[in-house]
Amino acid sequence: MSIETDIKQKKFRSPYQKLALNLVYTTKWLEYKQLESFKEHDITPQQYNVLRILRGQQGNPIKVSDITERMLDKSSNTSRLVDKLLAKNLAKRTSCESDRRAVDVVITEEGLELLKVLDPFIEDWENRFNIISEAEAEQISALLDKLRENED
Amino acid sequence: MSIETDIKQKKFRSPYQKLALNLVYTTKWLEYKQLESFKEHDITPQQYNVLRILRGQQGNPIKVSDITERMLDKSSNTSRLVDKLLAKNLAKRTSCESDRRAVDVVITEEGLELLKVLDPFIEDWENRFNIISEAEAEQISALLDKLRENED
DNA sequence: ATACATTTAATGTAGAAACATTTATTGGCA
DNA sequence: TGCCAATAAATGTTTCTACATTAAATGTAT
Repeated sequence: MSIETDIKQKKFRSPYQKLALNLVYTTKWLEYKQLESFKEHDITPQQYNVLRILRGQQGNPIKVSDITERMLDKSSNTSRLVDKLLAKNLAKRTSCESDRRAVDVVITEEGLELLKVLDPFIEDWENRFNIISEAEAEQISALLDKLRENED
Repeated sequence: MSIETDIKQKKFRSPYQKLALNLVYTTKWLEYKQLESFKEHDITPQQYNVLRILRGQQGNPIKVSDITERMLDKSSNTSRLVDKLLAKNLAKRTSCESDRRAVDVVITEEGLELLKVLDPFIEDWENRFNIISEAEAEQISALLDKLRENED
């Protein structure tokens, strides 16, 4: 369905306004859809994001501040997110030898297993994007990168 | 900056995964940037969204449920959002004659004035999108619409 | 070495979001 | 008409977010 129909707005100030609204609307739509899979496993999108980053480390520990750097939402409180993962035995926390201010985090076996269960759902969602071509996907990505260049 | 650099991930499973992450990341970036303008005027993005919808009515009252239908985030609690606008004298609420369950909402002069102050900031943001062409913006919008077609 | 700014993580707090439930009204229909 | 499901909005509650503050460790300059 077109954004015009979805938010019942017939006209936009410019193609740029329309794109801005469409970006926000489509992302909320995507997050809402993915949320359904996450809820079943008692995990939030942000906790999932941290778990994915931990798995990407392939066994190597990673500091809390480095997790934040890699997150999609950099304003999130990584400390508390790690707390939640800890409480569910999805991650473990050890003090960092080289810098005693820092805290090293590693994913547990249980965390890896949860990701293995979630993987097919997420991949399924991503694959539905193939309603557009790979080239088109790459092109949108490139344009999004370009939009963000315009820093202030 | 490329999404690869921003979230420090070198490889993606597919262009579709990359696009999914880029959509979420770029929208968070955009929301965060706009938040700065909103905060100065003690308003949240969702309250702004409601105000814009109210202004779009051009003086005609609109029911709470119809506001929800037009919002970018349809899962939001419109009742409480309207409460906040009321408390700040940005909107008024009158009971609907034809259906006493419903509540009619109208923007106030003060609300219109606040939007007038915010307009240039928002337009400025949207105009920065002209780093890409109008045609490209339309094209991305069309592709985003296409992505959402894939309902479940 | 000491003082002071910086970095890292954790915590306190107010406000907002998410989700279910409640209350009032309406519409349909037996 | 009377009953019941459906709808509209408000409210209760728990959790999360945003933001500031704190506390400990480190780096740096004098």
